Amino acid sequence: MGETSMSKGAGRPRSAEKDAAILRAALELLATHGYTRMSLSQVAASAQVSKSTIHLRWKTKADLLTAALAAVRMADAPPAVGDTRQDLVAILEDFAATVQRVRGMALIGTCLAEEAHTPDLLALLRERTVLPRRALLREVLERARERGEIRRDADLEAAVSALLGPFYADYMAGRGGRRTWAEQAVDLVLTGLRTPGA
Amino acid sequence: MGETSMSKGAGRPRSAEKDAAILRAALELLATHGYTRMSLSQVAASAQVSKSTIHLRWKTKADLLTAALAAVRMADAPPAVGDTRQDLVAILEDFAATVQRVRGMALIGTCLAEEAHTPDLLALLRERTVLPRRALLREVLERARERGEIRRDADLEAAVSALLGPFYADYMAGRGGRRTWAEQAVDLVLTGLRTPGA
Amino acid sequence: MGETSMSKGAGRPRSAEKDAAILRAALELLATHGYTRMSLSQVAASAQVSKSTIHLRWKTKADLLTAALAAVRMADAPPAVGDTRQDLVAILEDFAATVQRVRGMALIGTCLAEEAHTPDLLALLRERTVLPRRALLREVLERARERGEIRRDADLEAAVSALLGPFYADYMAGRGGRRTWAEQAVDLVLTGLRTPGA
Amino acid sequence: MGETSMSKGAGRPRSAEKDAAILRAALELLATHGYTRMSLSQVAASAQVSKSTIHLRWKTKADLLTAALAAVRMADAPPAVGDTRQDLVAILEDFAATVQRVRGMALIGTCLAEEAHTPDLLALLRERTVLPRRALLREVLERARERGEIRRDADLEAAVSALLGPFYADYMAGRGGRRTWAEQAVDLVLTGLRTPGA
DNA sequence: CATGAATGAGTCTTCATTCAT
DNA sequence: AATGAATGAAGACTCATTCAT
Repeated sequence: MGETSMSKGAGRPRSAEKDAAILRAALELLATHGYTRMSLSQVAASAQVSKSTIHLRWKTKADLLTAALAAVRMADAPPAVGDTRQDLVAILEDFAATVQRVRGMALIGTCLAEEAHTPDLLALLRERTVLPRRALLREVLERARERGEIRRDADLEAAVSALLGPFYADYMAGRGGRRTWAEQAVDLVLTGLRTPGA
Repeated sequence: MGETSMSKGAGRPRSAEKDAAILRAALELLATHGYTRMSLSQVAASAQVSKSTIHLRWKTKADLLTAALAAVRMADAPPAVGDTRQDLVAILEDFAATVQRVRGMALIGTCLAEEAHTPDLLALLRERTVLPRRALLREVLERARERGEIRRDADLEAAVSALLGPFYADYMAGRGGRRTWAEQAVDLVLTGLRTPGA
Repeated sequence: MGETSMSKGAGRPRSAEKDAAILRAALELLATHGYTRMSLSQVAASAQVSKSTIHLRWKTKADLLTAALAAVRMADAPPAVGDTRQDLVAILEDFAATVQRVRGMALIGTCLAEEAHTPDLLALLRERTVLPRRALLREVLERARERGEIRRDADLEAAVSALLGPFYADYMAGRGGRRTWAEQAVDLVLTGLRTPGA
Repeated sequence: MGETSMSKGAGRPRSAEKDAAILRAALELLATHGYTRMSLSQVAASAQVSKSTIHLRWKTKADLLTAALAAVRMADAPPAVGDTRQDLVAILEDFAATVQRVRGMALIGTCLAEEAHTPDLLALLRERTVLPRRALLREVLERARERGEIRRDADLEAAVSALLGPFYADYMAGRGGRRTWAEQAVDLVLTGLRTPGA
């Protein structure tokens, strides 16, 4: 963190382009090949850099991949329009699209598989991608609760898991990619948490 | 299948204990270390067997691990008592307990991470563990529908994903292992799918 | 040697067919793959026999291959017609044809390559194939000398080498398989050794 | 060729001593043990180098051995004195001495044995050692023909094979290393090809 | 006798990491 | 800073051979 910035020392400063290229290549390979199957040579080749240049910046493979995951940012959230159902669906569909675009399930798998060996990976994945997305969903739900569309005593974190969960469950069942999953999930949650007698 | 019915059986018979020990060790290591990080030497050592003995039975590492996963069977389902809510919760809690006992999330992670390279792993995991569990849930839901506790037009597969999903979502959010997740999921689904006006 | 004959002991006698099949397969593989590259499994498979059956008869791989080479017999020599030139050419062309048929150069190569490690191979090849052929050529030359077609003091062994040699030299030069090599060799030798003033 | 002219030469330069040591060790082992029986570990140990250092330079075992053979150069030819008989004998005896010095027959055997599997070996052996030697002999024969010592229509390539051939034939017969073989071969060829009536 | 199981030694190759330029 | 060389540890797989049935 901050390793690449403002080295006051003399000599040639480290190339920021190379930093970025390496991280990008590392993340790409992490998703496509997995932690153990990817090699630093591949990263180096893909980033047009020598292996030593990588080690100059990150001491070990784990360090590099941790940094690569840390550099992941959730893309900009879809703009809210104010309608609870519509906003929730938009977030969920953006989530599914992102996962598909970056081979997210393979990346998630890698982090899960490495949890015992490199727990930082899963921790970072959570912090950078899972939790921000959950926060978005939670905000929409909070607004809905304020408006009385949802029961006062509803457990919103559980609701968020109920919104996202079907995506994972579908994938595990081999029925990922269904069109209507997001709408169904939102409907179920909104119906289930509806203020009684409303 | 048919392995025991081979014509006459000349020569020394293959040790069934070794078969089992190898598969057990392989599965254990697959869950704890992941596909690429585990080695056949480790399996051999753990099963008290020579490496060649493994190769005699399975030609490649992928073959062995595929067989190990294929040997996985879902443990006996919890007996149904007839009450929809109670039965669903029992199945989900048994699911969570099993996952925890066998380091299931790491195993799932490995299968997801290897999907591009060894798709059989994920396929087998599905067939042997995911789908049977889903079938159990679905049966309970069908009975509930027949009794009118659930809407006639409810999409039961989606409902199953809604039941299981929160488990995955919670895990990804770092909030796995919550006591009440199963009850909350069941309540949400049963409420959301309740026959209107009932 | 003699291992397969007259075991006076009780029990089932060793199958002579298997003996033959094993030796045939071994020789074939020796020529096509070479000593080190061939495996006893291949021999076993090709002879439709178990590996142990091979080891029951020959203690080691070297023993087996030695036996296989020992079983090689030079095919029947072409019948002599009495004309020196014609008879020599016939023998040489039969030689070339045989070498080609049994991948002889590869076999020779294997024996040469293994000379340091298994000298018996080259010794047997000599005894069973090289020397008998040379004896044929020598007989013809002796008759020619008796008839005065060749100098009294000619070194017939050297002459035999002069007859066979061009075959090897051509092969090494990549010009093996020339039609006229035998005739040219015979002409050269007969001319070179002609009784002076005849 | 061109290896030394690489653009700028960043990084640590590759050790030329190691290059040479590896190639020397490889060739030595190729001749003494044969292609399949030799191992890269042996080469590494003999060259005082790590196995990886070998793989850094040559991708595979075949590549290395091909390179080792390609590096073979025929030693300097014996200087010609102008006398046909003397020059031919000198070349042939130098040939025999070289073969003996470098365990040439074992090397030839290896190349022959591997022809089906690694044809490059035999091809290189031809190009680097066999053909250059033949060219030397041919030149002497051509000069002799110009001087009228040999028939105008003589097939010189066949003559070359007649000169070299007895060496191989003798070796195969177990009578290699005879002192007089070269002289006998030369005499036979010169007599056989003598211009008639000269 | 004949078979198949079991094994230990050994093969080539890959990789993360450290050094020298 | 950046590169390429060099390395030690490890991995999957093969094979000749010995055991048990």
